[in-house]
Amino acid sequence: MEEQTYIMKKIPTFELKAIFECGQCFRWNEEEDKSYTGVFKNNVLNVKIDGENIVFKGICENDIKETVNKYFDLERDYEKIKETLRKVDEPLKNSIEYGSGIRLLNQDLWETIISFIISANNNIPRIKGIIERISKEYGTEIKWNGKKYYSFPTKEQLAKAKVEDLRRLGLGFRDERVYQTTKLILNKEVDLDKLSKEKDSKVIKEILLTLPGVGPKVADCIMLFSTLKCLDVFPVDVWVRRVMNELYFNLPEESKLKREQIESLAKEKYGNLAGLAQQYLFYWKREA
DNA sequence: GCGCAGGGGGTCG
DNA sequence: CGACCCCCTGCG
Repeated sequence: MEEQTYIMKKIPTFELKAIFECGQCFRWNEEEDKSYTGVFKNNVLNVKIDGENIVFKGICENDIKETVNKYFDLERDYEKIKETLRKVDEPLKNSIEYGSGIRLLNQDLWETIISFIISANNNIPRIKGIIERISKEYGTEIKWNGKKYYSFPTKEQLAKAKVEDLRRLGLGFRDERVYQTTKLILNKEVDLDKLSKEKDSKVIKEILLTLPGVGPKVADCIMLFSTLKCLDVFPVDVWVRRVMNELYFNLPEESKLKREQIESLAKEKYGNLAGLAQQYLFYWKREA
């Protein structure tokens, strides 16, 4: 396929590090020139800040401008969202200042489900390694710039993997979970097309929770980071628990508030933008 | 340098 | 509430 390029003017709500290292994605890597290269669906893209421009370049199966607009959530008004959230309170305002270039990606639902099942009780370098190995083994090769990249396997492709194959690729105890979830989705016992049309995030979450390896935290991540884009969920992990306890209760590292309590506090404070608030807080706590 | 504990974006039984 | 796989990190 031919290489395509798309150039747009720089905007304050688009910052490479903030987007790719706020914890929503695992397949974007920094290059020596500070640009990032990543694979999503059957696309390989490099994104570079060049003076006053943002330059997208790479292999795209469809029109690159449309692809970029959708994937980088460019139709959503992040300035407006930040304006609303800044008014909530001072701590959140500060974290927004820090992560003002964050955007939430519209990632493929299937890929996001499997990726976040793999993320459970795991660390980021290892998660990335596992996903790369799965893609190389079962995905489709894409060549660009003399390099080989691999798309994340489709459900049909990944269904070829046996439990022991997954174990060999380093998934550990998550092998069985990925295997079973793949089968359920392939048989349409959980129909992702139907799920994508569902509006009520409570219903969506209930359905996601029926998948092996998907608990409350993973479900929230899937809903927030995929094309489902439920901005009202509030994934609570160790970092978010820490930051919430510190900010609002001034409690020591060891969290006193339970997951459910934090979740309801967040929804009370941040309302239907809780998911964005989570990202600003998470990124601030981890990076600062 | 190498070897060894400690812990990690939770989920499940 | 404890176990779970395995790699990465940090310390001795």
